[in-house]
Amino acid sequence: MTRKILICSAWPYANGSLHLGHIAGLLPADILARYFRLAGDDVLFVSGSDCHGTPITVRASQEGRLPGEVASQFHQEFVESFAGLGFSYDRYAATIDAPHQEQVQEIIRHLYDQGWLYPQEQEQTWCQHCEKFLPDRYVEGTCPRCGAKDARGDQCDSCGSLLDPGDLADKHCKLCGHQPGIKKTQHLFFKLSNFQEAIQDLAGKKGPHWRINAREATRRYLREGLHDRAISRDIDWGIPIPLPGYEDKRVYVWFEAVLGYLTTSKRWAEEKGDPDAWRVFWSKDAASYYVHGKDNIPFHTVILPGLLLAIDPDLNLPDRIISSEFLNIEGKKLSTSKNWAVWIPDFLENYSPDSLRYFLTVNGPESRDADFSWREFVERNNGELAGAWGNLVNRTLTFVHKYFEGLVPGGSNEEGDLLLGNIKALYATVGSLIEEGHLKEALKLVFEQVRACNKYFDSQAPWQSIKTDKEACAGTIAVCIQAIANLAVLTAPFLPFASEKIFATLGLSAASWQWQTVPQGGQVLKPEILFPNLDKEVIEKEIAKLGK
RNA sequence: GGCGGCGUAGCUCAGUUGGCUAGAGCAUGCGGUUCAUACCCGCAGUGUCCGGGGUUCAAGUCCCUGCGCCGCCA
Repeated sequence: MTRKILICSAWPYANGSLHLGHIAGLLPADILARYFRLAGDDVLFVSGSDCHGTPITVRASQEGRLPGEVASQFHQEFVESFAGLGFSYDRYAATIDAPHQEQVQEIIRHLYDQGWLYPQEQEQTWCQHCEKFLPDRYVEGTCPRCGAKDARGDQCDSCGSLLDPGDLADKHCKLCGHQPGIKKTQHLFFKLSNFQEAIQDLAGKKGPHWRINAREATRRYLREGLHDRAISRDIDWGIPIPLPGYEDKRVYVWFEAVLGYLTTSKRWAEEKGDPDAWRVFWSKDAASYYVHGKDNIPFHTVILPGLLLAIDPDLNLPDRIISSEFLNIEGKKLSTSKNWAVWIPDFLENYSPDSLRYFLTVNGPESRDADFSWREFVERNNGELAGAWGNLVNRTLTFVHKYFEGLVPGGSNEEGDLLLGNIKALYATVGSLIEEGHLKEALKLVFEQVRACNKYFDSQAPWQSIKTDKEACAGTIAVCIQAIANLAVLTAPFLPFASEKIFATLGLSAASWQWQTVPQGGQVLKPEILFPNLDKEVIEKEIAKLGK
């Protein structure tokens, strides 16, 4: 039976380039998508760029540009970065796209008509001089805790206290310097509290299939009780609220960004000329995966389910939550403002995407914070990718060309059958590990067999048997070729570029997640280097770039 | 201040529901091999599983506590 798999990965915020931390949290989505497609299932894999909100307007005003220019620029860059990394989205959209905006407005009207949205008055900081409401971070003043003069309305950078704009003494507007006042404003609230029980039910039923951090965090939010949340903001960069009286307000990003999964699924369906095609992926017969970092957990386990329940109770709620921990760089917390980060456009100029995908899987923040160090990266690339896997392919295929005229020999032997049997068994075990989100263990099991195959090659010593017993030698090499073909399938979700090259070299056309046989007598191409060794110099060079 | 997480070999990390002499990769040492990107293979280790107390026939695994990191919330 063909399963319907919906894969939703978090929408990166378009106010700066992608870095390793983003990818560590998003990569599992692409591995899942590629795996399910190989397994023959129907996959819909969607994501996009989150383009609205205050941080983008801040950056835009600093650079003297329009928010839309900043967002579009980074969106374009994201598209290129993801392509470079081999992400196989079925549709990658942006929240500034008209179809998304229109659908969000439609949803707001629908929720309003259903009574899930209601107006409520609030007091908010207002700058008379600029004639606008000020976002928390646009209010500056003296910190009540430590006395620092340049504390922001959301947080004091000197002492780290989280603040409310009302806490600050000597308040002034960040834009014009004048003292702001208070003004009443009306906002639209979503009745999230109404879904407390339904979400508890969800957490009880599906929670066991969520990663532990998502399970625990959700339990905590539920225990504290769900509160209604404002969906509108007094800013001018965002989706207009399509209701009278809210002309100056925009949709709060938390609301519209998570709805992007739904809007983009519908848009994907329309674009392929089958407007209802999205429905099977959102039905309760489908399986859904939500992939993101731990900072995004409540949006996916509480808020999104609440919205979906309000929009249409027939929509499927998150089955699997693949929420990563954080990635540190050289042992220190990632910081974009201090430039303590490895940026994807830079990375892709110098290194291969498979190397990164390998590292971020095998040493990724799957169950706890993990560390990226250049030394570790270079050593794993050289030792495990180039040394073990790349070299296995290279030594085998070179051998075929040297002694068998590039034609796949036949035969086998007892040890060889044992090895191939072990690899064959991986399709089931690795497959279910991937489906459960245990990507690290899945890839490690495959690499165990890569090592086993190298060991087999050594113990059989075909370079000797070629002189003494050509038939035995043929059997050894035949086994290695079959092993390589299947290891290439098993690593394909993780290392798509390398696997693609191997398939081409072996003349395999459409590989799938099942035992592959390379026909005896078939012509194989000369191997090319799959994973170049990295010079140790890059360690020092790259570390020197950090924090500058 | 409230809540939660983490602390396992030199390094990076695994250790499901407590159960055989605590594991992997890398790095280190010794040995082998030469088909291969000086690559691969074998052998050898090493650990007060953060400290202390407790529950148990049995604890890295559960409970309490101290220390050290780190998040979330106020």
